Amino acid sequence: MGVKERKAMEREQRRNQILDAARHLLFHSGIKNISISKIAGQAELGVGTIYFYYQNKEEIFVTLQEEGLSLLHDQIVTISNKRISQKNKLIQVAKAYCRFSVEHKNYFDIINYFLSSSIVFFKPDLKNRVDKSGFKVLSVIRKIVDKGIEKGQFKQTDSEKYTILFWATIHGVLQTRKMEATLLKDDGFDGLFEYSVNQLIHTLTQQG
Amino acid sequence: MGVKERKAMEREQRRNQILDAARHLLFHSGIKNISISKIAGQAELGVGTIYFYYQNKEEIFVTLQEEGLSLLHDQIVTISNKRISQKNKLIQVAKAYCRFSVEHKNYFDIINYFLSSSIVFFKPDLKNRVDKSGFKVLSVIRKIVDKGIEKGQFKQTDSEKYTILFWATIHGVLQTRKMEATLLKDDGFDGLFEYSVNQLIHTLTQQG
Amino acid sequence: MGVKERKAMEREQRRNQILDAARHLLFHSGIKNISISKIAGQAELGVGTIYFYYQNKEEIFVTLQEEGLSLLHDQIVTISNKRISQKNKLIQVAKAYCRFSVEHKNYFDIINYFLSSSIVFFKPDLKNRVDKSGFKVLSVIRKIVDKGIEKGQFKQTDSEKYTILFWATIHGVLQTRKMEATLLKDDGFDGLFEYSVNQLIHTLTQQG
Amino acid sequence: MGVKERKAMEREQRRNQILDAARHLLFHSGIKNISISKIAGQAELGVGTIYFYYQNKEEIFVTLQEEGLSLLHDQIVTISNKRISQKNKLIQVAKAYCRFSVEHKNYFDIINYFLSSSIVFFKPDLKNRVDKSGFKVLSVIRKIVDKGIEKGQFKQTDSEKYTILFWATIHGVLQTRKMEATLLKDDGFDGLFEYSVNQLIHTLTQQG
DNA sequence: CATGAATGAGCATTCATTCAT
DNA sequence: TATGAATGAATGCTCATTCAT
Repeated sequence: MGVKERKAMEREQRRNQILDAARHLLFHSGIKNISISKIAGQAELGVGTIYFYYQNKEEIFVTLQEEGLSLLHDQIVTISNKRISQKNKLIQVAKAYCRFSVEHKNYFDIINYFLSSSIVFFKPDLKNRVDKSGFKVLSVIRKIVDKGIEKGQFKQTDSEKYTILFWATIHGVLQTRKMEATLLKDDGFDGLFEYSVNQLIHTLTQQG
Repeated sequence: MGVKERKAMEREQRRNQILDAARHLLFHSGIKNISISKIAGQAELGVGTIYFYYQNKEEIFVTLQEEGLSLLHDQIVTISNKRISQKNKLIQVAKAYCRFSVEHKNYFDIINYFLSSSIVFFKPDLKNRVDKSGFKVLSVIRKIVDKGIEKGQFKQTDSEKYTILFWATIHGVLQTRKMEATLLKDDGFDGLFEYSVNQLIHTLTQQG
Repeated sequence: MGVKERKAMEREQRRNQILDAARHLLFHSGIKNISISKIAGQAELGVGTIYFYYQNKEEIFVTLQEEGLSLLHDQIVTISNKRISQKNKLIQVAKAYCRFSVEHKNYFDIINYFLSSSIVFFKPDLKNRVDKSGFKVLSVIRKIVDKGIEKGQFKQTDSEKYTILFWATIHGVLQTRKMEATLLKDDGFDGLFEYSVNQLIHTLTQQG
Repeated sequence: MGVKERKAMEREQRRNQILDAARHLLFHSGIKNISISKIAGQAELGVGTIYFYYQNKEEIFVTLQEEGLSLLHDQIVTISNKRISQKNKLIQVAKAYCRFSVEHKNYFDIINYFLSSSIVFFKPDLKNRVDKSGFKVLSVIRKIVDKGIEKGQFKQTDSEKYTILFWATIHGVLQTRKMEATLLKDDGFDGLFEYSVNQLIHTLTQQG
């Protein structure tokens, strides 16, 4: 291994070390309580060192978001590889994201953080990375949709648009969970979520 | 007019004056850049005076959110009073919210602010006010749905759930606008939005 | 009753109303959390009104302290009227103050507040009132001591000095309670307190 | 000297610089008038710098208190090393604390500050430091008592309890000084103090 | 490469007091 | 008498960022 490669590896290790610290803080104190100096403390590095490896706090957040989305991506890929109907895949994807929003609440928070921040807030390069990792997740879903259409399990539709709609709906519904007590009677949020997924699927399967 | 009434009016005026300042800042620098002392400066009042009229910063945000939702509520009420089919009403409601997210971007941001904040973030009384004004908006939509079902224009469905789904979908889709460049080809966000509304409506109108 | 008297009575009522509010706050939030405006809120009076009846916050504290010391005074008078030996009276007085520091912790805090504040902190008239009500308490104890000496139950000593010593010791010992965990082993604070009272009494009763 | 040592020294110097400022303020305006930004101003440092060296205001107070108690500790150690009777040592210790409360009034105030603050007021680590330095002082006194007992100069007693009683009494009596004018006639506070010390010593020396 | 000290503007919030009505 | 709106300095504390070493 050449010097270049070793340096690159070391660099990657340090970046990971920092990310570990940031993730730890994210999970233990929530997104509102992360500061560079806390990350530095947790990582047992100097504050300046953090800035050597990351341009600023946002970039760390972006990286964490990539991480979260990658985790989710893998789950969805696993689902998409199952030998079940495309319809069931979509249902499982929805459920997976729902579970993800609970079990990986902090990653969900960080996704929310980006989704609800102003578009002008981020530098183009960071925004690009966020978009890209989101795109990757959506691509997997889109392939499910496409295959479903191809196999005649779903009706013809613009799969790109459907995919985004699918995702945006699930995400939007998940955001309403915090108003559960006020908005929902009877069967609560779970009922709403099931209803929503049913409608989304029905949209794809009924004959118009 | 008695002294009491005059005092009450003056009080209301001051509250508005402060709200004007907060709104001004919200519109000119975004939600991330509002601080009490900036509001005080803008309103040409002492910092303490702000706290005399509002219990804390969150309450100002809540009031602004109520304001935004009230604005939206009125638009939707107007639509719901039109002599058009319930289906067309829903379409117009969706479009109204889309327009709202552009024309009143900052109110949309503040709705986002609440939707993406942690549930534990707000004191119960404030959370209640937010929920209540959100509920008011949803109620109008629900009435449209109910009437559509009643008149046989829509199929039978759980109107409460459908309403939330409707809203969550629209909101979720609007949140994706900032990724327009990356995610969407061809006809861009407008196409996506139209597609989404169509699907939402179709859900209500097709015969299962 | 003349106008003057009625006015005076009304005035006294108002002062009490304010004091009730201050006491309520003292007991419910502790001495650190009392502010004039909170008192005003609690008393359902205007802030300005408070200042009409009390020169400032300190005066309210002084009045509360008088109240606390008066309460204590009454307890001690009751003890001093009992038909028991003077020695037992002193023991009971000590125990009464110990109980007082627990059961009326907030009054004890306020006594502490004055005792540990700088001498220059208070205006002469307020300081005088504090001293006077402290003096009243001490006088009762002194009478017990005097009677004990007179009856030959106690040895000859400077009863004025002994009384202050007695009091200062009890108070000093009570202040150490918060270090119980660090300083005291075995039988803890209660043991220390009993030991201290014994020594104080022994001082008076043994033949030198 | 290596880089590490120099850094450590510089760090210590800065801490001292800040402490100097805090002490200056303590001595010139009293404990009620110390604020972090005043300390920063006095030390000609930024506010943030203060927090770099001390976790919060309390820690500065704790450090000052340690300083004061350490000063006192040294005086007492000196006394305890003298070739005089244990009884005379105790008398001199009492007098030393009395002098300390005058000559180092501000350190005495800060001891009072801790003694009259609520137990829940301080974080465990800070409380520990306070307790520890208080304990150190008491230990010296206790050794005097123990040696006195051992040598038969004092009667048998629980030296741990006696030591605390001794200290609490002296401290309590010193706190009454501010009421000198009201409470004490004739030979004033000095008479009271002498009387108190005599009684304390007598307690140890008389044969019960 | 890595450090970590230093900054100082910024934050939300509190409060005793005044004063015109 | 009684009010309560208005003040603005003050408080403890945080933080992203810089830069000399």
